[in-house]
Amino acid sequence: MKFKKKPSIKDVAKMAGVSPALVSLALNEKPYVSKEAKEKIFAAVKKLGYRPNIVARSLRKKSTGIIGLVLSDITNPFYPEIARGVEEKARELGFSVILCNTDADPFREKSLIDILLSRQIDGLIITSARSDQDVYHLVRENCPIVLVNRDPFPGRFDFVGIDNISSAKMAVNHLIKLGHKKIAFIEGEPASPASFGRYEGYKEALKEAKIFLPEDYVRIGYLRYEGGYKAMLSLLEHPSPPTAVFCANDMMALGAIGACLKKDVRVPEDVAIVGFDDMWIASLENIQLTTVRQPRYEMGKKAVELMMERIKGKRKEVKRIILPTKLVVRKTCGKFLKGD
Amino acid sequence: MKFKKKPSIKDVAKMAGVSPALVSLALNEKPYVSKEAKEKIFAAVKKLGYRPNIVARSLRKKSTGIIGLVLSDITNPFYPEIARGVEEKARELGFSVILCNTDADPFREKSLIDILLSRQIDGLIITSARSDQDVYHLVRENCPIVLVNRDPFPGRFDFVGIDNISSAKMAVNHLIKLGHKKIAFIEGEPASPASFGRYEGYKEALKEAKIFLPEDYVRIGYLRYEGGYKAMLSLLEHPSPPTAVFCANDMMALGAIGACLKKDVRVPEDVAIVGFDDMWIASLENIQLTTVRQPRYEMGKKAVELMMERIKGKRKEVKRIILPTKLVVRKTCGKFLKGD
DNA sequence: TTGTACGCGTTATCAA
DNA sequence: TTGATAACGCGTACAA
Repeated sequence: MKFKKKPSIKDVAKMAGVSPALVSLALNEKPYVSKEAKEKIFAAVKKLGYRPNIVARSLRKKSTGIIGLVLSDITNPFYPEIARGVEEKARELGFSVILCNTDADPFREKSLIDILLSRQIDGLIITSARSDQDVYHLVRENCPIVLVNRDPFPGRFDFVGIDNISSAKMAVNHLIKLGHKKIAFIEGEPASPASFGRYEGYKEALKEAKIFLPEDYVRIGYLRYEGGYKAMLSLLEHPSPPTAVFCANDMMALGAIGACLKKDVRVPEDVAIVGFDDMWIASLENIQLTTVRQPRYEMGKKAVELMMERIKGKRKEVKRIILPTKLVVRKTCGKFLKGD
Repeated sequence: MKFKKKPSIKDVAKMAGVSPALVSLALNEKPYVSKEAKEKIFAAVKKLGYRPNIVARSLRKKSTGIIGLVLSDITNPFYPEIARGVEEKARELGFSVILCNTDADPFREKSLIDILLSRQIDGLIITSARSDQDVYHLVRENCPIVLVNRDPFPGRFDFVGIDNISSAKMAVNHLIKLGHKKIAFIEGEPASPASFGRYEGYKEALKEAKIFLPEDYVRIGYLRYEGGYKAMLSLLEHPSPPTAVFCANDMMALGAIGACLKKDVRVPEDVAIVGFDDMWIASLENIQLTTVRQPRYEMGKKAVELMMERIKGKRKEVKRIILPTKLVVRKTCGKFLKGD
C-alpha cells in the first residue's frame, strides 16, 4: 500500500484556485479574505485532509508553541500533578509540553536544557532547581523561565511556590496545640531551599511556644520513604523519644509510619505524625495522614500563566507567586493531649 | 540589557571563514571536511555559543525527533512509570517526548493527536486506546504508532503489553492454592480489553479448579479507589460473602481494603485481597498488598524500541511484544486456608 | 489578493 | 578530497 505525500499549503491553493498566501490568511482567520475564497479553501482543506505543518510555521514565526518542563523524575509522586497543571493550561493556550526527567543530575539537566533550547522552545519551566548553579547559566539565555517549587535564587527568575516557613509553622503549631512538647523533625534535603524553609518554620514554631529541644531531635530523610523509615527508627531509640514527628514531606511520613508499625509503636496513640505535600495517598483509608496541602496542580497552571506574560512581552520585572497551603487534619496525630 | 540575536549557521560560517554548508557537514560529522576547517568551525561554534536550530533541521529533514505520548492522565499512578520508560529510551536515542493527557475523552484525544501530527512528530505512543474507534482513523496516517497496555485492535498496530488472561489466572490460582473457594472479582472497566482479559483469567482459573460461583460475585469498580470501595462494601453485604477478592487493579484493591477497614473486616484474616499492577504504594509497610507486577517502565522502553524499527523503516509487519508479569506475594492474602 | 522574500539548516550539484 | 553555491522544505509577512 502506498501513502500519498502529505498535502502542503500549495496543494490546497491549487485545488481552491487561489494563492498559498491566501490559504494561509484564511486558515489563520485573518481579515480581508472573501467569503467565497474561504469556502473554496476550507473545502479543499477538508478534501485533501490538509494539516498545516507547524514546523514550517515555527521556523518562520520564530516561535514553536512548545514549553519545556524539567523535573527530576515523573515517577516521584510529587510531580505528576504539577505536570498535569502545566500541560492542561498549556494546551488551553495552544502550547505543547516536552517532558524531561533529570534524575537530579546537574549534567543531565544541563544537557536536556541545551536540547530544549535547540528545539527553540518558547519557555522553560523548571521544578528541580536545587542550587543556584543549576540555573545560573540560564540568566544569559533569552528564553522565558519559570521556577516552580524551588527557588535557589530568589528575585532572579519568575517563581511559583509556597511559603515553606509559615506552612511548616502551621503544622508544628497544630502539634503544639494538641499538647505535644517533644516534637521531632525529619528534614528533607539539607541543601534544598524548600527543605530549609520548613526547618526554619519548625524552629520558629517551637521558639514561639517556648519549647526548647535538643538538636538531636532533627533527622535527615532525603525526602524518601527509606529515609523517613530510618530516621524514625533512630528517633524511637532516642533516650527520650518524641511524642510527635513533623516530616518535611509525605513520603518520609509514610516511612516514619512504616517504622512505627515495624516497632509496634502506635500512630497516633504513641506518636503523632504530620507530613507535608498531601499526596493522594495521604487520604487513603488506612493511611489518613495529617499533612500540609501544597496546591501542586495550581502551581503548574500558574507557572504557565507567568510564562505567557513573558512570552507576550507584557512583563519585564521578575514576579513571584506564593500560593496558600492548608493544614489537612486526618488521623495520624490524634485529637488531644497525650500523657507525657 | 540587550540580548544579541541568536547566532545562526551563517554567523559561524563567517567567523570560521567557510561556507554554511561546510559548517553543517562538520557539525554532523560527515566525511570530507578537513581537519583545519573543523577546528576553525568548532572554535567559532564555541565562541558564538552557537546551537543548531532543530526546527530548521526538522523542516528540511522531514523528521523532528519528537515522539508523542498519549495517556489519559499522568496523575493516574499507573502512567508515570510508562512515561519514564518512554522518555528515557527516547532521550537515549536523541528523541524528545511531548506529553498529552486525554482525560479519557475521545474528542480531546482526537484533537491532541491532530496537533501532534501537525507538529510532524516522528511517532505516536498511545496508552489509552479504549475502543477500536479511538485508533481506527490512525490507520490512514503515515505515522508509526505503538499501542501500549491496551490493544483494542490486535494485529493492526504494534503493541507492547502483558498477557492479562494468564496473569489474572496466576493471581486467582494463588488464592485457590491458599484454600479459598469463595473468590470474588472486582472488575475494572467492562469495555476495556485489558479488563476483559483479567475477567477471562479469573473465570478460567475458577473453572479449572472446578469452583462454581454465582455471577453476583463480580462487581465493577471502574479501576478507581471509590469503585473498589463501593464494590467491596456491596460484597461484604452478600448473603454468603467471599473469603477472597481479586481486584483488576491496585487502586480498587486499596479501595476494597479501605472498605474492609471501615467495616472492621480484617485483611487478610477475614478476607484476602489481591490486586493488579504493583504500584509502588503496594509495597508500603502498612499496605503490603499482594499483587501482579506489570513491568510498566519496561513497557515504555520497549514501545520506543518498536517505534524505532518503524522510523528506520526496518520493519513493515505488525509486531506484538508481551512482557512477563510476576505475582508479588505480600500480606493481604495471608498464608493458608482459613476456616470456611 | 498575490508574488516574493524569508526563516535556517541540509543536501545535491558542481568546481577546484 | 575539499569546499562553495544554490535549491529546497513549507508556511508567513510584506509590498505591490
